[in-house]
Amino acid sequence: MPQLSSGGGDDLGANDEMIAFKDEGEQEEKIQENAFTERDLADLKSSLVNESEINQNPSSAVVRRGQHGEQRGFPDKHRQHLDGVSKQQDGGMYKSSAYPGYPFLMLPDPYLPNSSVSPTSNKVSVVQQSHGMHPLSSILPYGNDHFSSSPPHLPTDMSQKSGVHRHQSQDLSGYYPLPPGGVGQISPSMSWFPHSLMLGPSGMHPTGIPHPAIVPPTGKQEHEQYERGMYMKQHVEVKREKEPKKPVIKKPLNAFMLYMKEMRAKVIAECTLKESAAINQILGRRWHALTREEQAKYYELARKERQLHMQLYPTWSARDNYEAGLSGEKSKADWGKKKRRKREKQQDSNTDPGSPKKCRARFGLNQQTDWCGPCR
DNA sequence: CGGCCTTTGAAGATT
DNA sequence: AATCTTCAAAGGCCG
Repeated sequence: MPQLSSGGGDDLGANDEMIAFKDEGEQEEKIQENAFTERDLADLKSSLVNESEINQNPSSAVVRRGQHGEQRGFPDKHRQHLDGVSKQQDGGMYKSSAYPGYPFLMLPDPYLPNSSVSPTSNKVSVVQQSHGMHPLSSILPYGNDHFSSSPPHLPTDMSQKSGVHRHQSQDLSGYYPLPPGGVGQISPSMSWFPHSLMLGPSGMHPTGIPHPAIVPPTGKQEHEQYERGMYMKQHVEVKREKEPKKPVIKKPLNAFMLYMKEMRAKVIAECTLKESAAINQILGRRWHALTREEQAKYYELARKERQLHMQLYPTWSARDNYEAGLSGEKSKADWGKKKRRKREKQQDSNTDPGSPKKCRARFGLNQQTDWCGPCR
């Protein structure tokens, strides 16, 4: 659980997160400067908990996970300023500045192949966008100024202060195919689902509902092939004929993953890097350099991601994908092997603290300056 | 061609 | 309860 070890007692960042940057004066200053916003964020998180508790359908399976997750994230102690701050946030982040009406605003078809992240477009969809094509991706048309002002074409209901959570299941029903027994019966508008995902078992949720987060459970290569060809009906059909395997529902993206997804293209453009490992290091640093408010936006997005995911797949568990690796050619023995490998690696890394150095060497970065100029 | 690298955070598993 | 492990994304690299 993210917890700040610094004086603020904030719970946003992970312990190691603060440790890692403790020796960075710049970061330290930032933390102090942002003492207030840190508290704000904590309050925000607390408010999110309350929102979830209030808005969740108590009879649905959704409640179980939502409360669990948020409570872990937002301890009670941070609820103190809830009333005041949450109002402010309603009027601020939730209402005007941040993705109002999110996540159920429909924008350009997110499932077009060309809708992927582009450094030049300045419009970056955040969620499961490039290939998973999560529904939320279509609703987050933000780039540099993501979470900026409210689109004028918002449905009245969407732009109202009560905001993002009110009547969510109803809102959802207009855009998302919810499983029977979930949060309600739906007659989804499928127009923005790619045809390939509407075709048959390989793209179908176990409930029979297609969803872009559902991918074939096979290996990475095949997965990528599938993605590349997902708009080619024939290709998909052939695949389905060959191996109609049980689809895998991917995990919802967390805040940092959403941030990465949005910023990756920028970093690639700025730093002319392509290797994800290097890019992710940069993004990790930038993530820490974000203000609490900026991070809060992504936490909020991630929270909605999870909420949506829960509503779409009430019975889904992260454990499903633990086992998904076994569903293909892999055996349980392989799974154990992988587990062991990871464990061994971690032990190795414990005795080898110089991994960042290694990485710099590996990616040809300057060992002295740590990071290339713009890539901080 | 499968797996690694690298990041943070969520969630399940284990101790 | 605390700690550990896995998985989300990404794409180049390596054996």
